[in-house]
Amino acid sequence: MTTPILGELEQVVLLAILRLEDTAFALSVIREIDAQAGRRVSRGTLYKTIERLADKGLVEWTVEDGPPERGGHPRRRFRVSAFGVSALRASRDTLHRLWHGLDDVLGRKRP
Amino acid sequence: MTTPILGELEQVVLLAILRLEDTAFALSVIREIDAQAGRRVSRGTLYKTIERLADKGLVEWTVEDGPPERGGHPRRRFRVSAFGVSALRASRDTLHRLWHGLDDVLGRKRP
DNA sequence: CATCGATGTCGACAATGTAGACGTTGAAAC
DNA sequence: GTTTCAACGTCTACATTGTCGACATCGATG
Repeated sequence: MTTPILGELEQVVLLAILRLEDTAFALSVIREIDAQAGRRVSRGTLYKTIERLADKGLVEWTVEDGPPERGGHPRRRFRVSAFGVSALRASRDTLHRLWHGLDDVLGRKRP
Repeated sequence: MTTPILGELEQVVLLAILRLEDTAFALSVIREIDAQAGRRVSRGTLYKTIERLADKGLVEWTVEDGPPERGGHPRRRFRVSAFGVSALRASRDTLHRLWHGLDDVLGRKRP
């Protein structure tokens, strides 16, 4: 099966989860997106996006108890599936191909 | 005004137009997208996307006569506006920030 | 003249992006 | 001990993007 095309926010969310490794909880993802992309997304937006990513098999999650200082109430820990990683790779490769040769116009990013 | 977030196809279309420089006519753009991204978009899709990009001031076009062997009937030549270039840059910079440090997972692209 | 390829326009529908209201729970502040 | 607060999560509703495919034109070509 071919990897699906990632919507622009889908891609951002997947990357944020990946970056957080084992600390990818909802609010941390939101903060990571804000930190790295300067973009504020509401919880509703995040959960909807993750729900859709999960439907496509790109992310998975486990419910686990939170830290004791928070009464240990459960929360979801997200992770990107292997399929999700493939999709990210495909998306990145495509962009690299499209960007290639446009340094003069866009300005070189990694000199 | 801050640059708008580009939809994923919007970004691809802008990049394709940029790549074609002075030969960015509708069908060439479609072929360029197919060639670089392995993606087939219909004319309807392309025109709709370009229409939206134009509404946001990211692309512009001029109508000009086609080559004589085609009876010189007119067609549109597209180009990305300066604002469009800024938006592409912003989008690319954001992705670079998000990708940064994930080489182990995604696989290095430019060794 | 029947077809063909390059052009464009339109209408309709699917998928994605986006909030904000509602509801819970335990901890911290009075 | 009750108001307040931050960290969860769910749901509904709507805005924006993505995606055809049908319709229509105009020369060129068979």
